[in-house]
Amino acid sequence: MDHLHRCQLCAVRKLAVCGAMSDEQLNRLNEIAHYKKYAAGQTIISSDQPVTLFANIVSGTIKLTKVTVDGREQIVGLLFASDFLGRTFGRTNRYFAMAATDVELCIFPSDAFERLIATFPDLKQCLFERTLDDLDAARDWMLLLGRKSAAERVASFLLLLACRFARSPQQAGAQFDMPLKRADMADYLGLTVETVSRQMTRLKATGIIEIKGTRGIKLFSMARLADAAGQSPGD
Amino acid sequence: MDHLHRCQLCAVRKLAVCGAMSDEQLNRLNEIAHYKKYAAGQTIISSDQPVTLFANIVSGTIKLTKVTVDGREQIVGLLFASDFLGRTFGRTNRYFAMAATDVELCIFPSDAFERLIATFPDLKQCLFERTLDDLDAARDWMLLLGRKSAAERVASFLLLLACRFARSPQQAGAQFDMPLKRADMADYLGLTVETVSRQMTRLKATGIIEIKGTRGIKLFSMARLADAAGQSPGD
DNA sequence: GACGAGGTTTGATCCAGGTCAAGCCCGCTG
DNA sequence: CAGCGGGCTTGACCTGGATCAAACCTCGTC
Repeated sequence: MDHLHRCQLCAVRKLAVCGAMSDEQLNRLNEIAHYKKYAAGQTIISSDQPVTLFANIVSGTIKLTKVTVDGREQIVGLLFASDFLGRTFGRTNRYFAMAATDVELCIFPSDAFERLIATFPDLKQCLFERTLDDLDAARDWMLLLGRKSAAERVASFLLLLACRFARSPQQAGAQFDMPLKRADMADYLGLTVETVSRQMTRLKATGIIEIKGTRGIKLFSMARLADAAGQSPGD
Repeated sequence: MDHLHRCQLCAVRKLAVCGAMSDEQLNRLNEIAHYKKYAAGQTIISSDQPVTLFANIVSGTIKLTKVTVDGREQIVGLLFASDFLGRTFGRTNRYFAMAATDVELCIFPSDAFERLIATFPDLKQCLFERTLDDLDAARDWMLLLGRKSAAERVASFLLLLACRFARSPQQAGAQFDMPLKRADMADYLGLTVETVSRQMTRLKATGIIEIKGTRGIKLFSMARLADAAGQSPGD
């Protein structure tokens, strides 16, 4: 079995976990799925277009963005490996989905997928729970965008990534690769590239993080980072 | 039948629409419901507390807020008459719910309500759709908080209220009562009271709105307001 | 009808972060 | 290995909105 096919099966299995499906159903699911790659920067879903896909992210990072009429951009969500992408119930998209890095997707055609949801209540429940998580995340971010300083925003973002990526998030010395370039960080944090860059060097200067190349991040102290982020360590 | 009881029945009916219930079930629903008033400023739900209520808003405005450790506040959602309040699936609350004006609620105890959801898939679907709407609204607001100027934020907010409250939202001359005081507007828009006040007088000066007392708002031109909000009139 | 207390407006000043403009770094290609 | 382009950093300057400080307005209450 080639790599491509294995990845697809893996994504299908992951999805199937929610729905408690039989082997036969799992096979049927695998039949309708297909595997696709996107290069960094490519648009996967356009705003105001009817939704035609539902996908499981195999690898890479996807940014969900909104833009004003005059072109100012805001990232309203990030999706990483193992996250789902798509809008259920035939709604048109309210944002763009773009590959922030190279991305591999396992795609389920939307009509077949909607039928699947109708058949498996557990799957629907799973999606509901995910939506509630997304809502909580969006509201957390509203506090950040509305009330936090540039320094706190950058620290909060690093903390978010650390919790998501680092193998031992509680430990000092956690490290990971920054999945976004500076411009995307700025669009996520409601800042400019220059401010993001300055805050990163400031964090480096104060000895809270180390930066290797431009993407490698090493955290010296989780507690101090949480402190800089202006939130209790538990959040 | 007294006013109080009539309001409760009305709220129960509204809820029942989603679930396509029988009369007998509707009665049972009515039995578990009770009616309660909150004065402006009162806390209805505290952050990090287990959720103990699910309610239909009969009248008034509720603000959902988050606060930083040092007390900066951000409103992450507003609820008006006929909206639902509550968190399903036994999650603890991530924010405060406070009465922004005097509020009347029709409350369903959470355990009974969760059982009800389990029984009526339509009701669950209805809540799911509402959550998706909330998520869209939150993401719209992220664009506002991250990328819009003070003038655009205030205009956007007025536009939002106009669409929700004015009897003929498309027409010029639409008018409504501002449900929030300036401090709450500031907390919703990620600004300070002073800036909100200045932008309101600016909108008045440019002849886009008229302000009667401090709460009465009259819109002279929906199109110019949408323009000031930095968005296409359709949004 | 004087008196507070909360809410709102207005003015003067300040500063965090935006803007503009180089320069740097690094991988890619000819 | 020179030249190029995209991304990142750094510096100098500017400005929109925050901050600080009055005044003002509108009520309910004595």
